[in-house]
Amino acid sequence: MDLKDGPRDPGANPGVPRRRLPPKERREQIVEGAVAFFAEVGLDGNTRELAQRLGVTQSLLFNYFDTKEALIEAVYARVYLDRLSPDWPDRLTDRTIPLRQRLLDFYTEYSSLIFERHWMRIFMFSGLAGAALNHRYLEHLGEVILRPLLAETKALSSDAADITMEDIWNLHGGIVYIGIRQHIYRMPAPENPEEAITRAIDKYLTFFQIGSDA
Amino acid sequence: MDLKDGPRDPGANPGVPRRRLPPKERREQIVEGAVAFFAEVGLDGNTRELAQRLGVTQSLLFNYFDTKEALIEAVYARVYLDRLSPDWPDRLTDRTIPLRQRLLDFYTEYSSLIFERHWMRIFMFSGLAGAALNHRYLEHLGEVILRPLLAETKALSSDAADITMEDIWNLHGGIVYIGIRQHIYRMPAPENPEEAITRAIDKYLTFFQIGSDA
DNA sequence: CGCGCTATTGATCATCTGCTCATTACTATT
DNA sequence: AATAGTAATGAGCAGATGATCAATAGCGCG
Repeated sequence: MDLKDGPRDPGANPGVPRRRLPPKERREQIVEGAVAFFAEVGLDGNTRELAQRLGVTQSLLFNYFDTKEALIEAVYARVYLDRLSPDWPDRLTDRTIPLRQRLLDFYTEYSSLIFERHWMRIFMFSGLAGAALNHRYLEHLGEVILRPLLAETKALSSDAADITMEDIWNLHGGIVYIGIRQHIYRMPAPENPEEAITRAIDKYLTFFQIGSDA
Repeated sequence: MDLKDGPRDPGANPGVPRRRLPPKERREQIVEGAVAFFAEVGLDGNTRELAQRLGVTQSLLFNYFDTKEALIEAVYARVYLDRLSPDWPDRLTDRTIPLRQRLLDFYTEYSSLIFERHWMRIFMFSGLAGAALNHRYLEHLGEVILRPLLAETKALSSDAADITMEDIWNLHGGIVYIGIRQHIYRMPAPENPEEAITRAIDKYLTFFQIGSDA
């Protein structure tokens, strides 16, 4: 059982010939792989294992990113990017459409974007690590989505004064928790969350006495 | 600026005399410190830094725990323990008390137990790591708290057939999300969550047409 | 007070990990 | 086909990290 076969940093498969990619493409491939890898094992995952999964030497990673931290920043950028479509604020405040429908549209689309293992887990890891991007995302979400939602609800509710941001966060949290159960805790959760989302929204609207045609 | 002062594993403060504790007490102290430490920096936090915070040498940790993993298991045990009081199932199904009151009692008490930074973060870290205890806890919670809650709600609701476990998880998730915002994401959240919890419960009961006296 | 038990230490090991850099070899161009 | 430019490799360094163990010293007991 003599496994001492020379240097212990074998990089890619020794048999496979070296593949040469345009830098942009390679960089892309590394980030993509890093997202999957770090989402699985956490941001403390080591670069050797990542490189091995990519079928590439560990040192190559450092040709594309100065430090591991820079790589993780790229992972953040990739994962957080375009998760909040800029047209939602407008659509959420479009009063020609019933609020119920707007909420359904938003959370159906939003959940399909974020109920995804890589996103959910990177988001949670980065949140625990106190990443600045995480705060910024949540603040942005609060200001650009949830606060307008509060205004829309107030505009339609009979006891508008009572409603607060906490009520909106409760709606939001109840829905997001589906994804947390599924992807963070890896517990069973509805394959298709649309029904649960509809329930959550109707529960919300009912409490504030807003009819489904409002 | 020659900081090379001999060996680089200084352990506790060199000036402070060695303190000798009964093993039980020392073990307790280590676990306590480990909970705080790992909750802050994650389960990949290193043993040297932990030892330093405890004012103790790193090697001492390994007199009390064979491996770092064993220490983390002890942290889990400590943190998960007694978080679900065994009398709640009974209290939640005590129909001499209005359901609303039972829910208020439960979530007020439960939130005061879990909306605590150490618990929240260790729970999330262990969940992401796929710890068995985490699954067991959630399954236990589902069976012993949430499922009975479903039955209680069904017993009082006019359209009982419609209600599912997802509705209960939504109630639960909406509440727990307060703690996640506060302790995982470190975002502002209500100092005292009682009002938000009351809101969430009333929203829930209203939707299923259960009066506050039921 | 002095002694023995053992809690605690300090030094050290083997391995892991981020990172560097000189060398190699793939590919586009002529 | 020869060549130049550079993507990719492989070897290796410095420091970090989990774990070990013989030596040390605090504390209870006689």
